[in-house]
Amino acid sequence: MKRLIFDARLKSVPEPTLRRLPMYYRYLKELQKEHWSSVSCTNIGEEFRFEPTQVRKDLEMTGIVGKPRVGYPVAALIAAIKQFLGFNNVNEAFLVGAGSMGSALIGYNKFQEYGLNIVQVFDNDPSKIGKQVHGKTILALDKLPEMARQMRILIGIIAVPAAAAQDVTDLMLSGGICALWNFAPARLQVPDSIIVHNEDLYCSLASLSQKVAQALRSREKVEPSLLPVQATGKEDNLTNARGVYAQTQNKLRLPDLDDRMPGDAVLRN
Amino acid sequence: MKRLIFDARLKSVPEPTLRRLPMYYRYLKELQKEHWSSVSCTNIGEEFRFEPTQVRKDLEMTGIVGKPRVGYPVAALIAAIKQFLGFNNVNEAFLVGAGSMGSALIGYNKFQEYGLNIVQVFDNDPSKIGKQVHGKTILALDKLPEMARQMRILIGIIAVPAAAAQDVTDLMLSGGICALWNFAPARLQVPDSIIVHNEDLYCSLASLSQKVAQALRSREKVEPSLLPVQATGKEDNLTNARGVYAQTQNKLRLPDLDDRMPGDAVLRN
DNA sequence: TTAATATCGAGAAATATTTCTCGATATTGA
DNA sequence: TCAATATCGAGAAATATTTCTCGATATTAA
Repeated sequence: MKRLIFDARLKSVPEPTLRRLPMYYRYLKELQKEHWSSVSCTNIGEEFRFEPTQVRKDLEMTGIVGKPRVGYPVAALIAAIKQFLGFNNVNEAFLVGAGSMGSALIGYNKFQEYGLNIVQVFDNDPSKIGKQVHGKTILALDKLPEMARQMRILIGIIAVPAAAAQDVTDLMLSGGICALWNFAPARLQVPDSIIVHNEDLYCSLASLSQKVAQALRSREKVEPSLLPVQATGKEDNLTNARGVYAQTQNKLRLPDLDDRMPGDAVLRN
Repeated sequence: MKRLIFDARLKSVPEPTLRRLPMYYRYLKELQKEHWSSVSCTNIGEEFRFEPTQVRKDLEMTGIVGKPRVGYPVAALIAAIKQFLGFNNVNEAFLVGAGSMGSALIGYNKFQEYGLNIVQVFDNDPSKIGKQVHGKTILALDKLPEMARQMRILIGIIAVPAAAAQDVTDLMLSGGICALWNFAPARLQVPDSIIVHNEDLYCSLASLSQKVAQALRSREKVEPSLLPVQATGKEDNLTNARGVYAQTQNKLRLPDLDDRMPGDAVLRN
C-alpha cells in the first residue's frame, strides 16, 4: 500500500498518458511543419478524438504552462514533451538477434529521435557473424557482456526466438544493461530494478482478435446484416468514450506457442 | 456519458484485462505441457506478480467458474480464454508492404493460433511483385480490393511507410476490410465502425525512453552511484503495486518523423 | 474601451480498475 | 469424522484515470 517516493520527478506518470504523449509529439511536429505557432488542447483533442481536458492533463505532466485563449507555443510544447520523454539524451543500445524482426528493427531509422541508438548487433549463429544488416556488422554474442560494460550500454533489444530470450537477457544483465526492449514472445525473469518493455506481437494480436470476434458476435446477434463491423465504443484507455481508434498492446511469454522467431535474416555480405 | 450497449456480450472488457489474458493463456499452455490439471489464481498471480484477485477478475470475464480450494481445470481455462479472445475462429488477413517489417510479420508462424491467418501479401513496388517472402507470393496492390471482397477478408495488416499508410487504408476499406493492424508510424483516418490496432514502435519506444530517463534522473538525484537503475514501482497498469516488469505500448502518426519504413525487403525468387 | 469568447489551470465529480474483505466450499490431514 | 486451510465469488473499499465545472485571463471584434 505504501510506495517509496524518492523524488518528485519519480511520481507516477499514468501509463495512458505515457502512451498518448508520443502521439501528440508527432502531431505537433506536423503542425510545426505547417508553421503553426501555437496550439490548444482542443486542437490536439480533435485530431485524436480525445477530450481537451485529458490532453491538458497529459501536457501538464511535462511541466509546460499555456496561455488562456491561446494554448501552447508549438515549439515549446514539442521541446517539453521531448525533454519529458527523454528524447534528448539518446541512449545507446545493443540488439541481439539478426533474424527478420531484428533486421527490421535495425532498419528503423528514426529511433534516435526517440532516445535510442542501436550501436551493435549480435547473434550466435556463426553463419551470420561478420555479415552486415542495414550497414551494421553482426558480432558474436559472447562478446556482448564485455562490450556492454566498456561502452556503458544501458539498453538491450531482444529479437531472438523465445527459447533463447532468457539466456540473452542474463547475458545482457551481466553486461550491466538495465533496460530491455523484448520482442521475443517470452516472459523474462529479471530483478526488480530492471526495466522490461515487452513487445509481444502475439499478445498484441490477441486483443485485436478479441475485438474482431466481439464485433462479429454482436453483428450476428444484433444486426444480422453482413457488414460492416460495429466497434464497441470502448476499445481502450487510449480511446475515450467517443473512441474511434482501437489501440492496444500486450506481452507475455511462450508455452509451446512459439519456440522460434521467424528465422531467416536479411543478410548482405 | 451514455454508451450504446447493443448486446450483453458487447459489455466493455477492460483493456488491461485484455492485455493480461493472453499472458495467462500462454502460461497456461506451459502448465498444460507440464501436466498440471488445475491452476489457481494464486499460481498465475505469482508467475506474473499480479494480485490473485486481479487474475480472478480477469478470468471471470471469460465466463469460467472455478472450485474453491482447487482453482480452475487447466484445459477448460485454456479453452475459455481461447474462446473469449476469439482464437477459435481464425480470420484471414491481407498484409500490405513486403518491406523488412512486413517480411518479419509474414515469418511469424503462430499467428494462426491467435486468430489470424495471413493469406495474401501485397506491395506496389514492381520489383517485388511476383517474388516470394516466406513462401508467399507478393501481389500487386491494386488487386487488393477485389480480392478482399471476393474472399471476404476482414483484417488488413499495414506494414508500409507512413506516407503510404492512409492510401493503403482507404484501399483496404474499399475492399470491405473492417479491422486494421497498423505497423506504420501514422495516424489512420477511418470511420468509427473500423477497428484499428496501432503498433507504432516509435511510440512504444517513447515510454521505454521515458522510464529510462526517469530512472537515470532519479539515480543521479537520489543515489549518485552509477548503477543500477531503480524502477519506479509503478510502471504500468499491467504491473500492479509490486510491479516488476515495465510494460507499455503506444502508437501515433508521423509528422516528419518517419516518412519511410525500413525499406529493403527480404526477397526470394 | 468593452463585451464576447476560447482556453487555461485547478479542483471536484464521475468512472474505471485494482485491491481488500468475507462468507462459502472443496481438499487435506489429524 | 472433523479441523485447518486454500481458494473461489461477490461485493465493498481504495486507487487511478477521465470528465466536468468554474474562475481567471488573453484575444478578438464591436
